[in-house]
Amino acid sequence: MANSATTTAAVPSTAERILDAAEDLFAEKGYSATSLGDVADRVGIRSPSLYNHFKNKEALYEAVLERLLADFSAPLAELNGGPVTNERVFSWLETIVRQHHANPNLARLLQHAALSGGPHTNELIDRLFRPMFQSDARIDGDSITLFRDTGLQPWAVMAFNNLVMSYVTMAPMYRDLLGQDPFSEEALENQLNLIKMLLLAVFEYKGSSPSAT
Amino acid sequence: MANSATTTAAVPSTAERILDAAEDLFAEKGYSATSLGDVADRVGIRSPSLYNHFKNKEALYEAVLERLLADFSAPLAELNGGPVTNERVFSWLETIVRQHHANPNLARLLQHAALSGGPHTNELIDRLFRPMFQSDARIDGDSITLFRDTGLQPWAVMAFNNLVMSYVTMAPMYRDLLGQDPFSEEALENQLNLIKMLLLAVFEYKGSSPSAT
DNA sequence: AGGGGCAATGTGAATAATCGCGCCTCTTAA
DNA sequence: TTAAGAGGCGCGATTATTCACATTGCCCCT
Repeated sequence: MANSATTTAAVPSTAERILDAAEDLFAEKGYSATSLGDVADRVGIRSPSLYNHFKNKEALYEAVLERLLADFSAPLAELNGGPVTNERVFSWLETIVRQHHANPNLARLLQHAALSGGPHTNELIDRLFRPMFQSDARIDGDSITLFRDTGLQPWAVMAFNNLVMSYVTMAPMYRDLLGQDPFSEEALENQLNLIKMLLLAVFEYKGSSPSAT
Repeated sequence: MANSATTTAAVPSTAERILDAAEDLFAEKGYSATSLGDVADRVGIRSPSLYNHFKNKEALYEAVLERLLADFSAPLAELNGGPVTNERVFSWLETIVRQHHANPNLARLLQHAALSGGPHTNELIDRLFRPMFQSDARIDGDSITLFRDTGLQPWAVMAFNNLVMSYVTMAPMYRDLLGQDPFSEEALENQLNLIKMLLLAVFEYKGSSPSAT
């Protein structure tokens, strides 16, 4: 079977190993603070060799983003593919929680982009979040009386998104603070239960909005 | 001569102007990505002059942290000064929301520290969050049945904290996404209402936990 | 009153390290 | 043989930091 067709799929190619290393480093330090030397070191090559695979630093960053976006856009597209019911919101939230838990790098990268900018930040926003508010993907129906009349809907959606993402971006702090690995299986279940309960509480909340100022 | 030195009531000293500039830049770009040249440029002096006021870059960063912590530790200390009732939790949350709204730099700095580390990160955690879980500052009483038996209490507290902080760290993204200034007065009221309603929903939620069934 | 120190605060120049990046050569496998 | 990939080398820019100076205002001694 040593055919000379293509041997790229079986063993991770150098380009893929560069992408892996760059993704981790960009997520940790942000775009500008990440040096190509660091990336090359982690791959085990010299930094000039990176230019055999990517045009320059920005192209590498772009490739990292592209790969991440391909994975993370799917659940939202699927949610937008049908009516937004409570169960579908539940399952959407559970999916993205598990996704961010399995790979925290997109959330971290996004947080860096929100704080410091960097290349392709606008594209990042457009492809990850804009579809939430442009299509019919608004939480509607008879179940949510909480946000209907106060104009909080987009903010509420973003709040739940923040809940998921900040869990990941703050994870190193939690490790120290609570003495538990935030990416363990039990921590994932904890996080899922907490978010589910919050969402349930919101769904079932029938009280009046706090008009007191 | 082209100096816009309209000296108001209190003339900020050079050291204070350096602190102001450094705080903004550290919050935006993080510790390592902020250059002393940038800081000096914003103050209007040359970078070697910074060394007349601070020993080195790390000492400057430390001074920035110290000034921020002095402001932001007060509400938590006050909450810990008495029994943790619902109303006191409400008012604590409102206070920190308003504080982060008035000065978003601590949240941004903290997010950078959580992502990339940097000097004094552990001290930052200790002084801002550790007191929440070391003293009696746990949400107790008969009102919160939601988290009592599932061991989620610390995670729930941090979740609300994240809600507040990620609003700030994600603000630039919101500006683009929702077409509204996240730091306007109305946006502040929105954010306050949303968090209050979430907290209320949690307080009044009487359903069974999903894992208990 | 006058001037000699002196600390505080600014500056430009210089240094060593690191950065992104491109040119060129060598190795290796089909 | 050939071409892709890895590495050596170095350029130019930027970094934090130090140093030698210039300038200012203030205290003290005569």
